[in-house]
Amino acid sequence: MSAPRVRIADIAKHDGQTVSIAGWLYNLRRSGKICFPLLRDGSGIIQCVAVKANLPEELFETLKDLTQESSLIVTGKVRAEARAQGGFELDVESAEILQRVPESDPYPITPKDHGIDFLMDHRHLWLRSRRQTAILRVRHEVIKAIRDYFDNQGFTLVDTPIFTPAACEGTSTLFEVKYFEDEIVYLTQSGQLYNEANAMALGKVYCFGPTFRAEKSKTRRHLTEFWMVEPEMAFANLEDVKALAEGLVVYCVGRVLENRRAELDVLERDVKKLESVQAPFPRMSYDDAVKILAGKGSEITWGGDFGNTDETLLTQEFDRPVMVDRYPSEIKAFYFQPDEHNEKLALGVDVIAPEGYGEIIGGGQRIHDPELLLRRLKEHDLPPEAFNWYMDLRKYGTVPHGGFGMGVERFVAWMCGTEHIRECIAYPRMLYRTRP
RNA sequence: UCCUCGGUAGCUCAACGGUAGAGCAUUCGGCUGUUAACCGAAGGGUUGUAGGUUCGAAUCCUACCCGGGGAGCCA
Repeated sequence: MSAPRVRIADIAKHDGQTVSIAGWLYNLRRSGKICFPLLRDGSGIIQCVAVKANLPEELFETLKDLTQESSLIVTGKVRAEARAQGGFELDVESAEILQRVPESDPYPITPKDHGIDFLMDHRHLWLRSRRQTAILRVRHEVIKAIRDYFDNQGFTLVDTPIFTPAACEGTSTLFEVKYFEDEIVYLTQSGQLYNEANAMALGKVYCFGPTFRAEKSKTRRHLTEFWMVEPEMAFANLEDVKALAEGLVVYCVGRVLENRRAELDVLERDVKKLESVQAPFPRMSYDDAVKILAGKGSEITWGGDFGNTDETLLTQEFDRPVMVDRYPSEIKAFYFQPDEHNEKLALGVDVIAPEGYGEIIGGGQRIHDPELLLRRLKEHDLPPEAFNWYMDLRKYGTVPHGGFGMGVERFVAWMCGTEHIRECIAYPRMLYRTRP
């Protein structure tokens, strides 16, 4: 007769019952004739209690000398215990060891301090730690929340290609890929142009996938491969885009607070900083932002883009994200619709997260007039023939439209309060790091 | 790419130009309520690489390699 297999996350439902838990030895403390194996199963961690007097000699000896990350199935009785983290313990009755990690080659990540280089080299094992599993669960919640938000509002998921024939914006550096014998293609840096075509077919669409930037950035906010969600709406203006972005951020923060309290607790995240993220977000124009920054001692002048210190300065007096719109057209991509009152301004908006997490959303209203779009392509030295299909969208029933992109890892980093974005994706790809 | 800091035991770090050390991990021993358990003992080193200065270099100098932080650019 075997006891029912349960997950540690559900252990409270089995108080007083005899159950089996399959997992790995997280840590072990012992004191002569009693030992406390900490078992983790991917859903949580529970302290087991093995008392020598109550067990066969061989089983106790096996357990007390078990090595870190050995795999095993433990059967025992669940007991509420105030002294234990999590509130429950398992009194061991029997155990089956699947693999005992040998002392000659012990698990490298001991429960002590480690440097980031060592941890990144062992990322495939580092993922087993309490903090990393918490981050990955928050990431899962954020992704699910993003999809629910759009799905519930009638958006259709239409994914865009990862191999692309040319730059979408012409500015950022692209990764080249040899495509069979004699063709060069590039890894996508945005699905936006395809999104625009899809929006003209389905009205409201979004794409969600990996994005690649070959910029040699070495900062806590950059990856060369990151995930981005990009919604696009037909018959929409800048204000519609801003409302959609604000709603998305509020919804996703709410879902994390609702469903991932335990993980935020592990991460020691100050949840008050997230609870204050409610609509409406403060809104300001680029003009106003430059004036505010000048008053705070920034060296920015009109026409320049914000650096990270500028973004932090802008948000520091608010308890929620800040929306900045109407940037100079010169520092924005070719497809931005100009402001009808000042054609030097682009109808773009950035959402800047508080606490120094920087720009999490960038987007705006696109040009719908074919002649203006053609002129902008030429001004940006882009070959019009490469954009023939894109121009078709303006020839056959053009309408005002817009959308934005949100970086998933930056959002997750903000939710988790992590120092660096690299912990917010399972296997980060960065400048000088592509392994494991 | 530029600026800046660093590379010493499996890991985290010490060591004035003068005998390379500690904690953790590993091994052995002790402990019936431990919370990164604790106590005692043992093993473990071509000080990133290559040159140079010096009676003597982990330490000073040069070049290179690797990594951290930041800038620019971006999500």
